[in-house]
Amino acid sequence: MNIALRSTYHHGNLGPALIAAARQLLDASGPGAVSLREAARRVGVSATATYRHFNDKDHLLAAVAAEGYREFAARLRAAEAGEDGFSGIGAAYIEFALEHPGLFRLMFGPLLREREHYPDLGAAADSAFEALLLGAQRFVSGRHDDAESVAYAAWSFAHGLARLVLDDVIPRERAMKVCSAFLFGRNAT
Amino acid sequence: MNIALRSTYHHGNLGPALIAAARQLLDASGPGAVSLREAARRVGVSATATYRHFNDKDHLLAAVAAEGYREFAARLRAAEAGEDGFSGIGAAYIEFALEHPGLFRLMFGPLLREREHYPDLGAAADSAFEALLLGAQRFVSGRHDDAESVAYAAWSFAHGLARLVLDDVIPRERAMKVCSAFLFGRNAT
DNA sequence: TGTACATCAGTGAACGCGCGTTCACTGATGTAC
DNA sequence: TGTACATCAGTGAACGCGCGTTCACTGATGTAC
Repeated sequence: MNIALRSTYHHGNLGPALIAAARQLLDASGPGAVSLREAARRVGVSATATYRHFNDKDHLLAAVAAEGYREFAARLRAAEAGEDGFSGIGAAYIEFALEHPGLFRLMFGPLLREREHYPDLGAAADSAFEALLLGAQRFVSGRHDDAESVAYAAWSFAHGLARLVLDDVIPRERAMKVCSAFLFGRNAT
Repeated sequence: MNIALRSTYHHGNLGPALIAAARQLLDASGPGAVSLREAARRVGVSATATYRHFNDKDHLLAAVAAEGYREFAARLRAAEAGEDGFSGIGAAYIEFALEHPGLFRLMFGPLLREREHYPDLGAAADSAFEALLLGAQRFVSGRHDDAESVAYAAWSFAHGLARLVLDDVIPRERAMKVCSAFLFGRNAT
């Protein structure tokens, strides 16, 4: 949509619209495919309009990643509150990754590693990790000396399985079987 | 080194030299930082000379990744042959990833996903995965109905832990503790 | 209620950049006689 | 052993591309009086 197709000269909601466009790009083609110009194009706005809302490209990406972490944290917390407890967290972790492959890659990838430049992102990420560790601690409590190690091990398992599927190394169905067997102790049929 | 610094006009070993240069770039700055031009520059050769040895950039990357998988497979097989057996494989897996972060990312990352275009790469990758699965099957034999699921779960654990360290989510020392505890049943001090 | 004006949120042209790749070429090598 | 010549492995100039970002700008909005 260009200005002729837009009702007003002012977009009214450009910041969030750019974030949404970037997320589309991300999940369609991965972090490498996200560009300011393409995001602006999708929203129907000139590339330079983006600078009214984000200092530069990295700040847009950071906003996207922060939004991702907020949703991620909410999913993990909701899952732990459900009937499956810590196993639910594991399942939710993997589900989120498979639903949002590009976003997940951005969140955990090599971009935006200098978290001190993006306090909002740092806080959102911390909140998600906290949910995870808290869940693990509750799960583990009283059963093992090194609760934190158990937490990290479970995290590693979920993270690795998610990535191996995302990266087309393990087929999705196979991963689901592994997930059921190890998270919920169910034998595959 | 430019032609004045090279002893011969013909490099003599340009293919492997380009692969080595690409690996340097890879582990210094990640897959996104690898370019034909920069690799050629490092070797001291014009950018276009690369086309004598590789069809295009992707074929260079594929050659790098294939070399990586061959080394990876050898490491895994050697580790399993050692005294730690399957646990040794896990440790070797993680060690390899931490020693070659960029290479590991390339091997498992979203580039070069169309393996049918790079048969050499496909074969090397298959060989590595085979070593892993074989090791897991031997480890598991007679102890569990679904050996393959156990194999994938262990793989996921090692892969996830490696990536979380690579991506600066978990500190390296913390990961080593988790690794010891879960791979070798040692309690941390 | 109307108007002047500051501020806000866009515009399009232009910049420099590094990239992958093509092209026509040339210097070096090795082989046939 | 020497020479003609095909082939091989380089060269540098040039292309088009999309990118992030800057600049001076203009249209829309909202507020003070």
